[in-house]
This record gives sequence, C-alpha cells and structure tokens, in this order.
Amino acid sequence: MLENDRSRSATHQSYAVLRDRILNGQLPGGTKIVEEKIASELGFSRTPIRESIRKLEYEGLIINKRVVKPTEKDLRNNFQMRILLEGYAAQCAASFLPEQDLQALYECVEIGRKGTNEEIMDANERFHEIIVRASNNAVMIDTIDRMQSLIYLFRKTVVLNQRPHLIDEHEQIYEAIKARNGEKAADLMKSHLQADLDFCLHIIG
Amino acid sequence: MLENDRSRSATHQSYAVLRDRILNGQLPGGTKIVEEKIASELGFSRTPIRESIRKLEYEGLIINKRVVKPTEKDLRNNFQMRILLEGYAAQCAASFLPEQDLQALYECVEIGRKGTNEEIMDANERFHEIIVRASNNAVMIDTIDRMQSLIYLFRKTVVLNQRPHLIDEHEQIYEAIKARNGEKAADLMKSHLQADLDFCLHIIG
DNA sequence: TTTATTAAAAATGTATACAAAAATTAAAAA
DNA sequence: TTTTTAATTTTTGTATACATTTTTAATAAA
Repeated sequence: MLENDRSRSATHQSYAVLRDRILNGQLPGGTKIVEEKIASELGFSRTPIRESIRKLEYEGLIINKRVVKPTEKDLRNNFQMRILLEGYAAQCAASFLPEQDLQALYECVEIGRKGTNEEIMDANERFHEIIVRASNNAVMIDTIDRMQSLIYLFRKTVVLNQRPHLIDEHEQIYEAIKARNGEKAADLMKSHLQADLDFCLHIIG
Repeated sequence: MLENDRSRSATHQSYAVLRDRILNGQLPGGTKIVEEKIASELGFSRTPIRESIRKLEYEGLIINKRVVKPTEKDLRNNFQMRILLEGYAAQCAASFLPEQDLQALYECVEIGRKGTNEEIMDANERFHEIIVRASNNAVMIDTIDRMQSLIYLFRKTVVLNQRPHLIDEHEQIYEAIKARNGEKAADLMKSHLQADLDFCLHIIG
C-alpha cells in the first residue's frame, strides 16, 4: 500500500527521508547536518527542512547539528527506561489485553519463527508495541515512541545477529499474559529486555 | 540575578513568555494559539513564533493549536510515569547520591517547613530534581523534564493547598536515602507520589 | 428550521531575502 | 613553527511575501 508522498507536506516528506537515511546508515553518526545542503538536495526550501531537523532533535537522532553517535551509556539508559516502562506495560497487558490483541501477539511469535529477517524485525517491533499500548497511558506510549528511533538502531543489531531464545522469550511473555499473570509477565519482560541489552553490549563491545 | 533577555534569540524569548503565560494561567486551557496574533503581540515575526510553538507542542502544553486542558486521565498518566521513574531514581539515590547532594536534599526539607509558599514550591521541585538526577540517566532526566510543565500545573495545586504530611514524607525519603536503604527509598517515593496524585484528584474532583 | 453548497476570510505552509552569528581561512606577530 | 588577529566564508536566525489549506460565514436548497 504505497502512500503518495507528494500529497504530504514538505516538512513531513523531508522528515521521513532524513529519519530513514539516519536509521539505515546512509547518514552515519557524526555527519554534519547543514540546512541549505539538505534543502537543495531534497528540492525544498530551508523552512520545512529546519522544522524536520528540530523534530529529529527532539527524537534524539540529531544533536548539535550532527547525526547522533549513540554510546554504550545511551544504550544502557534507553534499556533501563524500557525495563521500567515495558515491565509495567506487560503487567497491564496481563490484566486488560483484549482477546483480539492477544491473537495479534501470538501471530508476532509465529512470524518470529518462520518469517524473513525483515518480517521478523517488524513482528518484533509490533510485539512490543501491542504490549506498550496495553498500558493505556498516552504519556508512556509517546515516550517509548520517541525512544523508538534510537532503539531501532540497536534492535537491528539484535535481530540481524539472531539472538538465541529471543522468540522463546516472546512466547513465554505471551503465555504469561494469556494466563493473566501480571507479575510473571512483568518479570519476564524485564529479563527479556535485560537479555537484549546484554546481547547488544556483547555485540558492540 | 536577572538575565538580559534581549541577548537571547527571538525564539527563546517567545518560548519563555508563552510557556510562562500558559503555566500561570494567563493563557488558560483551550485558548486558541494563532501564530500571527502572538507574533504581532510580542513584536517578532511568525518564524521564531512557529518554532517556539512547536517546542511547546513537544512539551505537551499546546495540542492542536490550543493550550492544553489536562484531564484527570492526563494527571493519572503523568503520575504513573513518575511513580515508575522516580521510584527507580530514589533507589539509585540511595546507592549513589554524594554527601553534598544529600545535604541539599535536607535543605529542601527545611525550607519546606519554614519557607514562604513560593520558596516551598521551589524546594519541592528541587527535592525531586536532585533525586531524578541521581538516576544518572539522561533519557530519564529528559523525559521527566519534558513532563515537568504539565506536572507544574498540578503541583501548584498541591502546594498551594498545603497537603498534609507532604514535607514529612520528603523527610522520610531523605532519611531512607541517607541510610542507603534503596528499597525503602523507592517504596516511600512511590507512595509519596501516589498520595500527591490522590490529593490532586480529591482537589479537582 | 436544517442541511448543502459555495464564497470569503483567516490561518498555516513554504520560499526567498537579508541580517547576525559561527566557523574557517589567511596573514601577521610571537 | 606556533599562536593571534583579522578577513572571509559559511551557516543559522529572522522577516516578509506568497501559496495552499482550513475555517468561517453566507446563501440556497431540502
């Protein structure tokens, strides 16, 4: 389902392009971002470019007019946040997640077992998203959403390197939620994320 | 110590003025924000005004070109986040807070007992800020910082209405941190915030 | 009345020009 | 050489004009 980007605003288009280039490595960490350069390259004026750069700054992808180069500490900080927030969200999910979402959660597990790399990454993201939404807390959803870009840079590593047990852990979490065991779901989510963190640290270390 | 605002950028000045007007009620919830109107009123062009409005949108003070009118649910959501994050931060503080900050924490308690309303509000904010910083997690500090404006709108209520035990609770938290008892500090912080929430709900209900 | 339709206006989005500030380079002094 | 200073260039900040979209108001049809 291709969206016609010409119908979106220049700000939105340039934001999407820049974000994409940062996330896929075309604009590697440390790259200097110059408004005029980007503007003429994308065929817009500086005005919408400025605005999309600000957006990326709020998202943490650009700092001081340079593409962010996340450190090991950034990695730890992001995961510590996720452990707190998604642990709570998993607990909520156990209490409140509707049958339909439970189904969707299980489908993510299945895709995790037999999908392509691309599909697995999407399913992984969706799995966490469904649970986060179960928190029913817009501030939380927003916060994690904003952290998503940074997280993505790392999660790519995890999935591309096929961390062992990743999908098994998802399935266990799914089972705990299905059994409506909030405490167990939260604990499993926390150790799942801790394992993700450890694996990332191991890979990049 | 007055800062010369003429030396700051138009964007920064207009941001500061708008934020202030929203927080002190001059621009009440629901007010329509029109770029041109604000621009001519403050004597700037639309360009810097646009940028400061975006900033306030990211902070959650403006939604859909209107000043936010926080609901009871917003209140609950914000406090739920704080309970998770500041609970963790209190635990960190018990482990890592340097002697000097401990001192500063105690001063906040003292001011809470014998300061003016204005001073008490500042001290209250500082008390929480010191603890949040002890998390040593930039993502967390940033997140809470962004939530600060919304929180402020409510915290004003709490302090102006003189919630009973507020300072006693602060002192207990301080004692637990001083005793380096992380688990107790976290628990006390959580119930402190829960009490704040309950009081706010009681006032506005 | 109520609901559609259309005209007017108001407000936002974008481009462009110029001013101010920051970064870079070149020249002079140590 | 190295360091300072000044000149130059680059980049960002701001104002303004115009285009596009959204909102509002007015009119006509149901």
